[in-house]
Amino acid sequence: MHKHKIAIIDDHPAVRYGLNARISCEDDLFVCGEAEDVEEGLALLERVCPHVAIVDVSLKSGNGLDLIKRAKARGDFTRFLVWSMYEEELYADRALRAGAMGYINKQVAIDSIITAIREVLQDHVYLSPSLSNTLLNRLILGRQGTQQSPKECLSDRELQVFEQIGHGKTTQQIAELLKLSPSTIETYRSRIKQKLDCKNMAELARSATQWVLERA
Amino acid sequence: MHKHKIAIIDDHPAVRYGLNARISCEDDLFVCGEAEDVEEGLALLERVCPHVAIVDVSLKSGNGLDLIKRAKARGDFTRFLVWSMYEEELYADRALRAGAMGYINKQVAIDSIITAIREVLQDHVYLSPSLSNTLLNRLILGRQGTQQSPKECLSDRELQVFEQIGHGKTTQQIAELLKLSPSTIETYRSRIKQKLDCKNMAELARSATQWVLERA
DNA sequence: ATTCGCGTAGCGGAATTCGCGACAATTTGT
DNA sequence: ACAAATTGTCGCGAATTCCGCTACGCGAAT
Repeated sequence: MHKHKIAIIDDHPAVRYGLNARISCEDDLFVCGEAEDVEEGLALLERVCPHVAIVDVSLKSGNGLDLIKRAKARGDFTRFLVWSMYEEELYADRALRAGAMGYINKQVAIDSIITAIREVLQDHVYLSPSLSNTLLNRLILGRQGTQQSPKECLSDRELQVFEQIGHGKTTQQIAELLKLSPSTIETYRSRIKQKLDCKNMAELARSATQWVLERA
Repeated sequence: MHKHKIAIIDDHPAVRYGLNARISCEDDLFVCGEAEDVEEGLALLERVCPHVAIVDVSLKSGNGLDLIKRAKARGDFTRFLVWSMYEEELYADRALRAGAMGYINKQVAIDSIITAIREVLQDHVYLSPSLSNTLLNRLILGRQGTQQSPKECLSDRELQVFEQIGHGKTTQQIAELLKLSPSTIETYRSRIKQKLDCKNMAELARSATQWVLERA
């Protein structure tokens, strides 16, 4: 009897327990191992070569996306399904770029993960419907969509402003700093918002802060 | 046959599934209901009067500590066990002050929660050994000397608002989420700004975003 | 030569922020 | 036990910012 091997990499024992229990209910799926950390996870993957690995973004020490990149880099053929509590908008595209074949939010019903596993086993990408719409829209609307790191699609001035926003500067402060009219800064802000698909300043500020922090 | 009734209030189906499965292994324990939100949780508690409720700090909309305060305020006799992924130092004492009888971190082995439930059922307070040391030390030392994280000086409400700001939420959105007037949120914001020494919203937003991202 | 992206700037109405005050309920300090 | 500080809640008015629009010149690409 041939069962598909599934690995679980998550830093919360209760989550592993739950996933394991749920997956084990399926006739054709089999949990072949668990890990709670990057190193441990990489060792596990090497040892058991699962068909699918469910990976949490935040691990005990380190990051699930890192794990995926490293596994891919050394030639693992396991399919990765990323799973986290964070808003999809934040991590889904990063996950895909890291080499994952799907992204699920922890707030979804547990049966969804079974569906997702089955999809991924057939080499289909799995995303929530609303999310795949968003991502597809980005692709269609912003030709450079896949490479949507702010650096790529913002003009020089826009990037400067973006960075200052990330440092917590006010429109006025930025205007003084760059010796421009506040109106001009406003224009940049709205263009940036448009390009990065932010609904309001709060979102833009968040995105900018995050970018500044991650780049450090 | 008399089993102790346990309720699970957590916004992640996989966690509920895991806890439920694990708890159901015990002869004397019985999961009498689940909820994923504050209102739903309060309704559940009223309906089934569990002996112990396991409550996550972050629920779908709202906060587990709020739920506990409201349940206590209306006279529920359920014992509460707070359970979250966050640093114990920040939430454990808030949980106890809110009326919980114990605090567990999600990273602990799943069997610990069984132990904790049994302790709480006997009306004992349950905390991790290292944590109870920390708290006792604070009591003895007078606790004002070491201001480790600036966030420890925020009140419960202020912290909730701070967190939402960090998620990029608008004042309005937060008001809706917490079911309060926008004015009230404004007040919290200015108090937080004062406590954390931020000059304007831009700085506050930055600090909040940073905190939310870093504590993952 | 026309369309495009970019840098620059303004306007007016809507929304938010800021700095106040207020008050009741707790908590803390002494 | 009583005073003082903190916390949770809300509102007001003035200042500021946001948002969607328009505008114009410039270079580059089509």
